[in-house]
Amino acid sequence: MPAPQRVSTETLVRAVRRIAERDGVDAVTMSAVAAAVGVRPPSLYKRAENRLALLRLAADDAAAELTGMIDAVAASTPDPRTRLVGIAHALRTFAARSPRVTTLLFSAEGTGPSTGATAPVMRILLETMTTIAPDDPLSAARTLTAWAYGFCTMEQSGAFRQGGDVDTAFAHGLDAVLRGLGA
Amino acid sequence: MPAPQRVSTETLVRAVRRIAERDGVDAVTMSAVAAAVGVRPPSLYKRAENRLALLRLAADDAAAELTGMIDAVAASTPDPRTRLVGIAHALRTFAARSPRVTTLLFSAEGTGPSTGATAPVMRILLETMTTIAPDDPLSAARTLTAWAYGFCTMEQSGAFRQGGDVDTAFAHGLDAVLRGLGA
DNA sequence: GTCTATAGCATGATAGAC
DNA sequence: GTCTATCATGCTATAGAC
Repeated sequence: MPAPQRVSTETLVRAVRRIAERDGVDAVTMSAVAAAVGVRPPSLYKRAENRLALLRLAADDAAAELTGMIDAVAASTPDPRTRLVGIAHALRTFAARSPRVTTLLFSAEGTGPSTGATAPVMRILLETMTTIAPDDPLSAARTLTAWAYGFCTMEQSGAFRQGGDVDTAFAHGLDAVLRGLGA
Repeated sequence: MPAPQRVSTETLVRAVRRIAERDGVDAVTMSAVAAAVGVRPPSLYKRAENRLALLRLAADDAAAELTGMIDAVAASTPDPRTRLVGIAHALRTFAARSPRVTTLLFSAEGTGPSTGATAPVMRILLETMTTIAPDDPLSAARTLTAWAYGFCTMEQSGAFRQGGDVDTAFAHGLDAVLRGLGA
């Protein structure tokens, strides 16, 4: 690396994610990001090809973070059911911390993570599912993922407006899904 | 109504929804909508207070459409399990036809449907759930909704990239969730 | 790599005539 | 209700000096 950077990639990514969470993904403009890291907008084009590339950096960073959380869960226990519970809780924790980037993580319209960034997570999930639903682990993985993603997204966007305890709904839901899958 | 409208509300709403589906929600601008219905942008402000109000019209229209579909399902059978299967399929059909408006339907950030627009659907769902999960029908309803919404959203955004048959995954998932809920 | 300067464009929204 | 005209603002992106 011959030319030193005034702004580290880590600083840049953190700024993008902070703006996205605070003001929404649409608020991630070149000016806003530049101001946040203390440079002028044109300088950003030396780091990312355009605005979408900036968002992709954030999505990849988020994917890596979530992968780390799920790796830790998988490493902590060999029991499939305990693992799946842990994975679901990890996603919920992540979604609570980074609700807007979470939607980015599961969207594939240009702003999503690079191909392969989410692969490790799917691998662990499939591996674990194989032990409890050997006939169709892919469908089983999709069932759990869809439920967890849907729940967290709805929770974070305020879609649960009928009262009731959301933690209870999460616990009951997770229990029901796992029971249905045979865990 | 003393002053006749050149553009009916139905025409207006259809235009908004068509643009949203074709080019994305962000593409629903005053100019785009105006051009689509054959007027100039300023005229739209006589019909909706601003752009968000325009999107809310679309969300309410979509909520009404989905309500109609689910009402029809509920009217067609008294069996709880058959009803829930029908409701899930109705949502998937709707999401396939109107993927982008579907995300609007479940988001509550200003562009979501008016309070009460989704109430009828929740009422039917809760009513049906009470017969199969009397202890906690609200959590049960949220479990099914979260799974169905998550699945449809992921399907439409292209999040299922591991191959496999998506129809099969939907059928297996629905079966697992309902089994887990006790249906 | 960063800067100033700017092009080029789209946007939401309003004023006031008809 | 619709129009023309326009404002003020914001945006992405580029050129070229340092």
